Amino acid sequence: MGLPLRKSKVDAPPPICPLTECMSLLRGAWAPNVIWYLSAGPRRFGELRHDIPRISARVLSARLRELEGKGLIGRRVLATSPPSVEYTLTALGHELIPAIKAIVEVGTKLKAQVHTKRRPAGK
Amino acid sequence: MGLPLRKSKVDAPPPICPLTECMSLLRGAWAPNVIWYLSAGPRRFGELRHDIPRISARVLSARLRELEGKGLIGRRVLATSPPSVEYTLTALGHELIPAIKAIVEVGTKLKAQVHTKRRPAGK
DNA sequence: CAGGATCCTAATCGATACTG
DNA sequence: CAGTATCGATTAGGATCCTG
Repeated sequence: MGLPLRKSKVDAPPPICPLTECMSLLRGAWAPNVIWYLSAGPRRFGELRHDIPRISARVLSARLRELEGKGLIGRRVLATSPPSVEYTLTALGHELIPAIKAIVEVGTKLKAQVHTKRRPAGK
Repeated sequence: MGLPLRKSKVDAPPPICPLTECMSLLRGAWAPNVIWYLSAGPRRFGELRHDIPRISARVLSARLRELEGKGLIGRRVLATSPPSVEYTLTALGHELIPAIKAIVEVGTKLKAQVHTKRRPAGK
């Protein structure tokens, strides 16, 4: 019958459901990019599209609406000749920047290691 | 003809491609959970399955292999009667914990706000 | 117990075309 | 310019069955 299951020693704070739920803040491949490019100040739809070349208007629009709904970014319509819309990062949205930076840092180290060591393994 | 596109003011460090690439470290909804539950020490396949009830064996197996390939976790086969396998977080894997914590923190604040303020907006 | 094989659903994304 | 609508391709994920 094998080994008995040991109780998890991870302290309760994020008991799994919250974790998954919170991670969905950055759902999709592009949400982190949107947040990143808004970190330096307001940015218009077309500008973001230009910042993130691979993103389609459809997905960018979806992410922006999603992040706005979650309170991570703000939306402001400008009264210009051709109507333009400006997006800004909220205070809460700014708090995600350190997290993104942390992940990027690990990813960078990881790539450096793969090139240095003899254990590629990575895909 | 509208407004000219302003140059992005975000400092170059993670110029987008690296960002997306690094974010894929936590690809999938379950990778963060796997890393989280390994943060307290070695854990066997079945234990992880028990830790993360909603995950299927197929996906857990896929994530474990993926994370192992990236060098974030280690795999060790134990010579027990019914063969068992133990997974551990590597040093690099441990470095992702702060990032996950940061995201969870924002998510928690977000939920608190939704309950407090009058701006649900969220889905 | 660990995990591969198959089948199938759901979410995400890109390209294109079209609207206010 | 700032989107929305539709379609098809890709992919994560779940369920079930099966093997070492």
